[in-house]
Amino acid sequence: MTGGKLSPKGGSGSKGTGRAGKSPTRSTYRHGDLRRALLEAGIELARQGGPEAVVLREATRRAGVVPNAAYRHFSSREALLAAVRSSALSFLAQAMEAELDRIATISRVDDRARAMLRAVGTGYLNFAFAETGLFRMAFAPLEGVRTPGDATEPPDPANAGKSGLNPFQLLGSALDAMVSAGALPAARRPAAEFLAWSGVHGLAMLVIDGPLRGLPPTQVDALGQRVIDMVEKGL
Amino acid sequence: MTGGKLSPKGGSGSKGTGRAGKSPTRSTYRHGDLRRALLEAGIELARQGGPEAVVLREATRRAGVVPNAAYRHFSSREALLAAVRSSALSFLAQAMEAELDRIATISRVDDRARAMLRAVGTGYLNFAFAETGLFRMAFAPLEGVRTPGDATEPPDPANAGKSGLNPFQLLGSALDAMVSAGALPAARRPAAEFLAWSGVHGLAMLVIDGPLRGLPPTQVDALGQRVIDMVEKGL
DNA sequence: GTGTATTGTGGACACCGTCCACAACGGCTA
DNA sequence: TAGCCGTTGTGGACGGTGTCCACAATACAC
Repeated sequence: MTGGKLSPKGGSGSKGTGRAGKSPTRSTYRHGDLRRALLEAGIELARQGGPEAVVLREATRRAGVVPNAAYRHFSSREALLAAVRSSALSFLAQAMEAELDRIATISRVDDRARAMLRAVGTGYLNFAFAETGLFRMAFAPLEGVRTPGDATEPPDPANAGKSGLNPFQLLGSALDAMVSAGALPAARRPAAEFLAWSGVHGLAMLVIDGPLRGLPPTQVDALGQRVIDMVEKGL
Repeated sequence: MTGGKLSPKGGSGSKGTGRAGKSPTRSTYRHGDLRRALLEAGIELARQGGPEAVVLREATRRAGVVPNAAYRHFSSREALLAAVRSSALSFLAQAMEAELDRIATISRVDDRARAMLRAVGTGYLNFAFAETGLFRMAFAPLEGVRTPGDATEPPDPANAGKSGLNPFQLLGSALDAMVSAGALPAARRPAAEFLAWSGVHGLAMLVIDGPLRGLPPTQVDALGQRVIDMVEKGL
């Protein structure tokens, strides 16, 4: 009965994990890379539906495997959630990096520093509005686990974008640039990290599931720029 | 139907809710005010544990009633959640009003207007940090229901504080005062509503279950004032 | 006092996360 | 080549959840 259903998803996705080589006609008792498959299913679930949609049994279903199999790779649902969150944070970092790339050509240092701050904020908001589920996942309360930016823990590379920096660190580097450029007094630097994040994060939350939900995208974007103005001016 | 406002602190007397007349030794088939009891249980659950802790069966258990009984008063768990959220928003409004009361004596109009803005923000943050669970509940994503401040719906009095204003309206009145006092250009007034809220709300979220979780209260308070500074300056 | 709408009960269903014992497999060692 | 053994997936079960249905007890209106 093991031969039952093949996974409807073509879902193997890249891999290149050297494995393969087994005759696929035989039983799929050994999945190959179940952990990866579960993670990807989890990400997909989170994308549409946020954290509460990441249901362990559904993930295993999509991986074509019995529910308990998940426990060979994740000690609990929480653990799967934590892994999905790491991916979500990494995606967020990438969205911020993408925006940073667009301003890479600016040469004047202070212009550039300010542009970096704006880019970081814009990328953050873009991601929040385009990938609502993943964004919610990135900041879901997780019981035992913390979010990066927490000074008490070393940054986890799994949360980083291509530059190797996580979202919090990307913001930090923009602020550093502003200090270097003389656009931000060094004394204000430490708190600035949290102030800037607060403004942008708050807008994201209010739009996603707060009172501003359903605001037309053009208005949301405009509001986003206004918030960034406020941060820039108020730091 | 619902009598006076519920108090943020826990339980009123269980039975004997006005009804009486029946010998209490007899069966408690008729509960008296089950809806109220369920709501209060829900509030208590939300207080410690936030929205996800508001479990329908547990609420009925606390009310001393079988699970299905809840469905005579709430069409679903979501509906109970929505009611609890209304209470949470009302408590939030009261916390903001409490802070407003403290500055009621200021007479110079522009001083007063600015103080109102700060009071509103401070009350908001105080509540968020003192009543984490209820605050999370107030802004939980609820599927079919919206949060007040949404312009598409008339304000629900159930969300209001003693002044009859909900949190969003309290902020609005502070901003109106600032415009009247000449402390805020009228042109900036409309967006100001959302900018101010974003800053404060973002900090609350980051501290509650984001990267700033676990920050010592004194630092949190300091950060709160800094955020309010930023808002005041950046509006 | 009798009828009727309201409100709580009892039992069931599907779904969830999780635990346990067991079976299939792959790779190591002899 | 044969056998072992640790890893990984299976099967079945348990307690928990939200929700549906039919039914019983009650309060109230006539």
